[in-house]
Amino acid sequence: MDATEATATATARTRGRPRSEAARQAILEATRALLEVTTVRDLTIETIAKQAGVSKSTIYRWWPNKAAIAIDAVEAIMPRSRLAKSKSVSAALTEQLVLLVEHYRGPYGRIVKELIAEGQTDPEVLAAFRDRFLLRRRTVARDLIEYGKSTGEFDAALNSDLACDIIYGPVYYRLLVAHLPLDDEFSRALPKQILVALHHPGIYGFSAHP
Amino acid sequence: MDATEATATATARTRGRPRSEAARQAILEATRALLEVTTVRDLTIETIAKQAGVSKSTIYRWWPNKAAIAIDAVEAIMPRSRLAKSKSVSAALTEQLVLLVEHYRGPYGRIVKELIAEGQTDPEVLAAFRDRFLLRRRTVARDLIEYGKSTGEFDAALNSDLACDIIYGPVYYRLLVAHLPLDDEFSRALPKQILVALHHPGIYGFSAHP
Amino acid sequence: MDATEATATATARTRGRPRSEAARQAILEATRALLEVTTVRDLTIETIAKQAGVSKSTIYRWWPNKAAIAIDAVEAIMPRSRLAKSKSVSAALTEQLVLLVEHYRGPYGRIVKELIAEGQTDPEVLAAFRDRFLLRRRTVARDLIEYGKSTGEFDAALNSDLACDIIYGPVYYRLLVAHLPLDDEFSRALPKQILVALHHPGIYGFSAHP
Amino acid sequence: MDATEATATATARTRGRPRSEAARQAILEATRALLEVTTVRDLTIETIAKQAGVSKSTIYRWWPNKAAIAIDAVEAIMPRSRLAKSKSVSAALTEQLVLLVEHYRGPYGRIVKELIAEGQTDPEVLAAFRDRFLLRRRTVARDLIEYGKSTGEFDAALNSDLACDIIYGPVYYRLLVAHLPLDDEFSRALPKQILVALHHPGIYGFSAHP
DNA sequence: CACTAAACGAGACGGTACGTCGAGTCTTGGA
DNA sequence: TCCAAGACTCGACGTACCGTCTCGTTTAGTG
Repeated sequence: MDATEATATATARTRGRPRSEAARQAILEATRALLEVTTVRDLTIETIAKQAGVSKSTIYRWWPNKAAIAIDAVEAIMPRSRLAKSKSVSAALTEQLVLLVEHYRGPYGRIVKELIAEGQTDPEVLAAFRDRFLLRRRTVARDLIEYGKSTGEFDAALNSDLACDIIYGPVYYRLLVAHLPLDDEFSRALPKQILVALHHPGIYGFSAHP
Repeated sequence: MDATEATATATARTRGRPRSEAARQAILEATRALLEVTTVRDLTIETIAKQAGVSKSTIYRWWPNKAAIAIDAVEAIMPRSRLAKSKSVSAALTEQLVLLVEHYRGPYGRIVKELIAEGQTDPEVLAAFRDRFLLRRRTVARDLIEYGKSTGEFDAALNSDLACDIIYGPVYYRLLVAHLPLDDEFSRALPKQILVALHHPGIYGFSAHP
Repeated sequence: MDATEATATATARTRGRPRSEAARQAILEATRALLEVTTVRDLTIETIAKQAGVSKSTIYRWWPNKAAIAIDAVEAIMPRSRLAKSKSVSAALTEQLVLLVEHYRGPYGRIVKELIAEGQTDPEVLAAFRDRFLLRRRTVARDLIEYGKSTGEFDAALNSDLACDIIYGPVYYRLLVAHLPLDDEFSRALPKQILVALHHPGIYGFSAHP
Repeated sequence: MDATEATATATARTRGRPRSEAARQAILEATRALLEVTTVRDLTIETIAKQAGVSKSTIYRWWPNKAAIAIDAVEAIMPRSRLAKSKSVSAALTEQLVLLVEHYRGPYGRIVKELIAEGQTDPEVLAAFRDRFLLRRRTVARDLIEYGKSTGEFDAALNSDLACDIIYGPVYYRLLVAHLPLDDEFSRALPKQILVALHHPGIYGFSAHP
């Protein structure tokens, strides 16, 4: 949990030499630059240190691993999902999905999937990335869905967590498995098909174990 | 492409000492054993060689990287998805989904996600894993859906690729992001909610760029 | 020269906070304690600071290196050679030699040889150690020899520096090279054999280059 | 014991790739070159590797520490003490002593004392250095002394180990403590004074504890 | 009593080398 | 031709101290 928050913790540390903000920035900047030409996997603490003109120990003092640095580095520049001001919740979700796919098609998508990959080895990394990236956007969607339920646009019994999985799942599935492209056709067809499910209660209950 | 097929290619090699089947089996067996106690990431060619009583060069002669070995090793023991004999396509899909989730909850799930993670770095690994694991099951589902379309159970205009993404996407999403568990509640609620979408045409078209 | 004397210089510093005697003692005490369980080589400024509850900079303010601290720390507890009150100079020297060997057999011997070793790298360390430890004892011996020359016990032409080397040399040789132990047999046989040489003039002059 | 002999052990190793003699020579050569400009203490495995164009692991595979490399490196080029063909044993010893002092005045002396210093920390290093350098020369002297005893030139009851310590001790004492120089005056006066002691039995027995 | 100046603790900083590990390659001898 | 054994280069790992630095906090004597 504190893995990558050390940075954020504005521990009113009054004793000792204060942390060098310049070094911190240099590290994040170097990491950003390196991530444009390498994968998170090939990223190296040694290289970051060299590129940032910083000693390795300074890096190790503040970050537990390279993924944590990458998360911090990328966070600032990651485009946030804004709450869409659309006529309906359905329209807002659609809009968001289109933007997300567009976004993931590019370099951010590469980093996102590399960080998820990195997280498969280290639960803390996955948790940090999830909480600081994925859940932010997901919360926006959840709130939208809850609102939709309250206005009657969606079925009142809808499980909004499940709904989020149905909305985002296919996107991450394609992002990570890459069996098919994250193209415009996908981002347009997907919400159309999905939203049907959100409007109706889940009636087709064919239990596997009847 | 040739990443993991070297093994399979029964190139009618006639000259020289024939490949040692014993060595091949020992390598796969050792890998299987090691995968029970380590992640794919922490798996090491050196360790496999030692455990299998085989030289490193023998491994490098036949496999391009550890993921390829892991895929070969795991393939044999991965439970195959059988075509469910249910009354309806919906029921069959539901049954499959329940089994998949159950399956991914255990040790296989761990290996699957680790291999997908490994694939983010190496496209060949991802392709090999996808083609030899994921697509097999997906093809079963696609065929089911196509059959459902022909019988009128599903909308005839349904894009079956998209349908597969909607079915499997949420599962892999939870598997990899781990924001919520792959529990029974999920595996039961998911198909109920999703199947609605597959029965109807994607009517709710709120284009983001009208 | 000033290497380890900074401590002593009671520079009539009048302004500012006076040097903390408590810190100084704590450092020396910690060093003494650490030297019982580690070698001078493995001694660390960082460890001393921690053990003494003192900041590194306080140490660096007053000592140039760890050997200097070790010298200061050990000086107080090193047994001094007392001028023996024997019937003859020969007996006095013998007595001194026996005590020295006895002394060097124990933990002090270890520290002495480690400090000499440390001095091979840093001339200032060697000089400081030599002047504050070795030369003290040597001076006692030299004075004895000079006295012996004046009473006729030793040959008047004897070079007393050379004589000291002949007396002490074998002891340090065994201490440092450790080819043979510093045992009682040695400390008893050595003066017997050596004193012969000091009584006679160096007559056997077989020049290597005649 | 095997610390530095790994090199020598012509283990009739028949399996696997044979050790690279080229690498071995490059390492020793690089070490020799570096020792001309740095101390043994400042010598670095990393630097040796770089200079020799060899990987660190190759060095670590064959030597346990830098002192062991230095010993191997220096051994070949260290001038051996030849058995002097003089009229008498006394003359031969004198000649040897003069040469030794001359020898230790230069760069070899520096390395010798640095290796002895290094040995104070690591008993294996000291043992290796002692056995392969110091004892060789000492053995020559011991044999000479024994011969002198047999011809009646020296006292028959003379302990030749003790005699060696008396001969060499003062030299190493000056070498290591550096209170006085290893000059010609020293090397000429020393044997003259010492040989007196070797001709007579150790008669002046002033026991410290009568 | 306030002022000043040095010493103090804490601890961050850029460095350097450590010894280890694994990757992937190469070189033998034997099957 | 394959295989085992194992030596090779390469490069990054994470750690440990180095000696320096920048703080905020004592702790005297001086004005």
